Amino acid sequence: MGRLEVRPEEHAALVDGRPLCLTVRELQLLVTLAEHPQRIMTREELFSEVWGGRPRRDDRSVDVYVSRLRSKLREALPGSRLIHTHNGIGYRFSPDG
Amino acid sequence: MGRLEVRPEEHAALVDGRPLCLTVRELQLLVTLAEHPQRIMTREELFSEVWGGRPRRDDRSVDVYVSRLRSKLREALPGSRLIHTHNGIGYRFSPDG
DNA sequence: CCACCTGTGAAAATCCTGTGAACGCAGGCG
DNA sequence: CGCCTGCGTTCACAGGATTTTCACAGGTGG
Repeated sequence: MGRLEVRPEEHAALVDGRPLCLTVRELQLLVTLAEHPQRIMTREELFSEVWGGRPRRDDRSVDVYVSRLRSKLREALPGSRLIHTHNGIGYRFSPDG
Repeated sequence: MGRLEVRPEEHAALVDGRPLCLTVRELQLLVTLAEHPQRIMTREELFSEVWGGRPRRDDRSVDVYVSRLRSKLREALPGSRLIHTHNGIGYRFSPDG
């Protein structure tokens, strides 16, 4: 998948072979997104996969973690735009930046 | 449906497999139109499906969103004419441009 | 030509998202 | 235990995006 490799079984995400320093939640979120490339995933879906259960109203956990993930991906892959926002719906992972 | 694929359950409309960037309203309107191909739908019907309830007199929401939808479809599928105007009545979606 | 309708840009109102920060918790360690 | 560190959760708020509304040019049909 381009320069990014996600290996759930190894609890790792690699960029050009170098492991990213992601926390458990960040990795879970990345794995969940990357398992459904080009698919628009709602916050509810993402929350349910990563946190389990349903988010409470006004829960911003998904947003906050997307933000942190983007920040770390930006650092490792400057100029890439892997996670797209779909306003009012959720997020979409696009392997090609 | 030609090069356009509408997937309401996935909150997505694809052209040649690539997701269009539609807002929620735009997508709802496209879905509603595309669910009744070749059928002339009145503004009232469209409004009721997308916005719910009845439009107030002189409400132009449907027109405005048809315009935006056409614009985005034109950009993704130059030369296509998927949404036809029926004067004094409403709009009709025609899968073959 | 007239009355009415539609297309579209733009302003105003509303809603949503990105992000920094605060807080609590749990584990490691002296 | 007391302190420190890293992580997860929640909150606040500025800025961005969407929705609604309005205005007006241009089209349509009689």
